[in-house]
Amino acid sequence: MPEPLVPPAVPPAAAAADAGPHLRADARRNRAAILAAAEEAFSTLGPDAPVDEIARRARVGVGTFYRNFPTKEALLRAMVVAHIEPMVEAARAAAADDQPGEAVFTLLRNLARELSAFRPVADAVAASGMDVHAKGGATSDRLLAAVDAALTRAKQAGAMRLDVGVDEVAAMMGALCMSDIAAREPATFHRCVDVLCDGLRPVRAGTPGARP
Amino acid sequence: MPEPLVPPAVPPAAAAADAGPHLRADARRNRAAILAAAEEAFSTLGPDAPVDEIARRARVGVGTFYRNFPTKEALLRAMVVAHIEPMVEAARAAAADDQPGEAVFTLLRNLARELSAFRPVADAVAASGMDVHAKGGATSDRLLAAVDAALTRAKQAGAMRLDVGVDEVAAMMGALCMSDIAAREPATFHRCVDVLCDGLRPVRAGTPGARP
Amino acid sequence: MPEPLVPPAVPPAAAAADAGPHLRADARRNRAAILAAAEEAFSTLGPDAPVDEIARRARVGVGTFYRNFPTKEALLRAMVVAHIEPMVEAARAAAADDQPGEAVFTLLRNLARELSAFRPVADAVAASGMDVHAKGGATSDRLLAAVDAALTRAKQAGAMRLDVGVDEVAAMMGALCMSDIAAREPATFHRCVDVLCDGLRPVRAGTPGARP
Amino acid sequence: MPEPLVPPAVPPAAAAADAGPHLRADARRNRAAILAAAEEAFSTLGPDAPVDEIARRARVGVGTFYRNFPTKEALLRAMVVAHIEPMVEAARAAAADDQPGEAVFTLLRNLARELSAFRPVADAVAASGMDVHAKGGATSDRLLAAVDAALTRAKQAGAMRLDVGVDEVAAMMGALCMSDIAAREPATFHRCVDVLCDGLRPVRAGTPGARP
DNA sequence: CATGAATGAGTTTTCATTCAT
DNA sequence: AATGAATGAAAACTCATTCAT
Repeated sequence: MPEPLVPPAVPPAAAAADAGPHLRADARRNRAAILAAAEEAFSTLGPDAPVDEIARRARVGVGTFYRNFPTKEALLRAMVVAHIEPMVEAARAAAADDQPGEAVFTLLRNLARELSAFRPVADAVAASGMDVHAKGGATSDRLLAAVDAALTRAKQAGAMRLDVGVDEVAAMMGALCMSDIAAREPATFHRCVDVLCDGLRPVRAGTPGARP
Repeated sequence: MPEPLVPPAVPPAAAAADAGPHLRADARRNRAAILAAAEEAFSTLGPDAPVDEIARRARVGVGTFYRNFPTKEALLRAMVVAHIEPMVEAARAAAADDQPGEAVFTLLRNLARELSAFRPVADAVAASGMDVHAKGGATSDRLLAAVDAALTRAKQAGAMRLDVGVDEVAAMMGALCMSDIAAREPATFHRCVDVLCDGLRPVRAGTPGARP
Repeated sequence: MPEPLVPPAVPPAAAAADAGPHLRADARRNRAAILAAAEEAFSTLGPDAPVDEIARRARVGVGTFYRNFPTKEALLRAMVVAHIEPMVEAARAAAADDQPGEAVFTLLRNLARELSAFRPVADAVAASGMDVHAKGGATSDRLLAAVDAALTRAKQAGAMRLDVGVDEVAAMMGALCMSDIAAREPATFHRCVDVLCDGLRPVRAGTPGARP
Repeated sequence: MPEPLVPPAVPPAAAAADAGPHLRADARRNRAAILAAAEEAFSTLGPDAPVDEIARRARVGVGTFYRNFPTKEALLRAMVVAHIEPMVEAARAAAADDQPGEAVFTLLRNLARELSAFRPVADAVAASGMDVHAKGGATSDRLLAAVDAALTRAKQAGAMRLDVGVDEVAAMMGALCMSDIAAREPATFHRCVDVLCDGLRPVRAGTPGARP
């Protein structure tokens, strides 16, 4: 059974701070601080959180911000990677799990949590005009592929309906997690995720025409 | 059977132009033009579409804009109302329909269309920092209540599962329509809506423990 | 003899304020004020005079600056035109003068004055990275053509050496006026202009020690 | 006859690297590298070439830059000296030459070349707001004095007109070399230098149509 | 009333200079 | 002594809002 693949509540900044290969200790600390501050700023201030504010929260001059990220867009890209990468790992682990049936559903629940945390960043990305599906395409494609693999194995194990594809799963999970219910009404949100997962299980035998 | 509850493709600006009780003809025309222009601007330019641009598209000076809406936020509020009101009407009609079973599902499909069209506005609202659920709360509550009534009647008619509430339906429908799939992948979007509707139908007899 | 074709010391801002066809009175005043302030600012503060400062000197908000000139570069272009246009006029008048011999030399002396006043702008243009010879090419070409015409008529009248072209005259006049002697040492500057003009006169037969 | 007074194409950085009396070998190398890099940077990037860029081109950290030059202005001063000093030497050599007649003209042609190479630096100096004539005054005065001496000896030798002074020669040569014709139109530039030199030769008695 | 010019705070980004490693 | 990370004061430009015409 897949262990808590990704450190649950920890902002993924730390994980992604090691972007540059050879970075001085303080530089690495700053990079991480900026990523964390950005996370916080976008959550608190919305998608238009100014760079100055992010720098201030990271207790860093604007100059340092721009030394680490040549552009606000560069920061956003780094944040996307920082968020998506662990999800890809988790999805791959789930696909490789020897109990694929349970693994997918645990994966989906984990993804739900991670995606919810990703929302502010995604909004900022959208607001900044850059197209996630164009730029980070590679990135999000990799996630999709990994999830697809996990779904496929679950189907082979007979733990999932055959008539739904990644596209639908991604669309509905994505939509749900990008909406503000996740933040506003966690209880309702989790119930929705459950319903969604539930709907993916195979229709039991002897159920005449249950669902087309 | 529910007639075309809401004038389908027509932008809802015209409908809501009559906000003020006694407005001179040209004033009303201006208000409507601004609302329509705003609709277009947010769709084209994104949630940060500037006031100047909206005025320009409405073929109106900025001054006129501010005579009609004291604030950009006021415009957004008006747009929210303009979008939600027809949906409320539709929901009420569905609740009053004498074939409640079919009426809800038609309603939901109509809401899906309307909500998708509402997305640019909702994004602008979100970006502007104002909380829809605080400010326009009354408005969205009324929609929720109307939909709830329709759902209840459908349940009474045995056309819908008893174990899902408005909250879940709203959450999932809302999420789906506010996500960008609606615009990006209409086909996938419609399939998701179908799946969702489908999942609301009652579990047929002889289906042992199909879904909890 | 050509009268002082161009209002000598007056900054050419006023002359060029009428760039837009239909401009409100105050708007036109502002445009002129900005051009004048820019002239002053570049002279005083050097080629990197900030936009804010120009606006301040024009007693105008930055916003007004940017309403009048969408870009700092646009301001510079306008200033170039404002400076070059009168010179073109002067050159054409000189070419049309019925005493072409005297007209050219008066013209050159006038151009010397105008070009000296143009220097701060030219420096700002150069510093801003835009290429005068590419962008305003049309403009400076027109000046060159007009001067060429005047030179040609003077040659025909036997008042000028035949073995020098516009290119050389422009190069030397331009260089002299763009250098800082004009501002730093007016006396030396004028002597140099005289020498230059003097060198353009035809070499008289049998005139020993002709030039003073 | 004056030998190649100044090492023609070699950037004068090396020559001026020995500003400090006792500098360790690598320190001297750094200083020279920075001066050379600055030369290149100003030529390529214009008068506003940033310090970071100069350091980068010198393959040196900014810190090292500031260890060698306390200020960007200090660098500029050093560059001015590095350029002017060889010219002073050349002028002195010309003044001491035993064929003063030819020496001056060779000198002037050499100065033309050196001054043209000096332009980017001079522009940077001008853009930086520092006044060459105030700060480096001593320096440029020494050049002027040396040239004056050379001119005087040429006049004594009857090789030059008596009615022009250093001021005029300096003004015109300086202007010509600081203008962008030197870089843009070398052919025209050289013709202008020739004309200028030509104009300095004594007017022969009874020489009709003396100048080609 | 309508218009669009004016305003200025706020945004992203650059660069000379300082200072910890 | 060298390095390059950190700093923060500008600079160019945008946009919601006000106000003279």
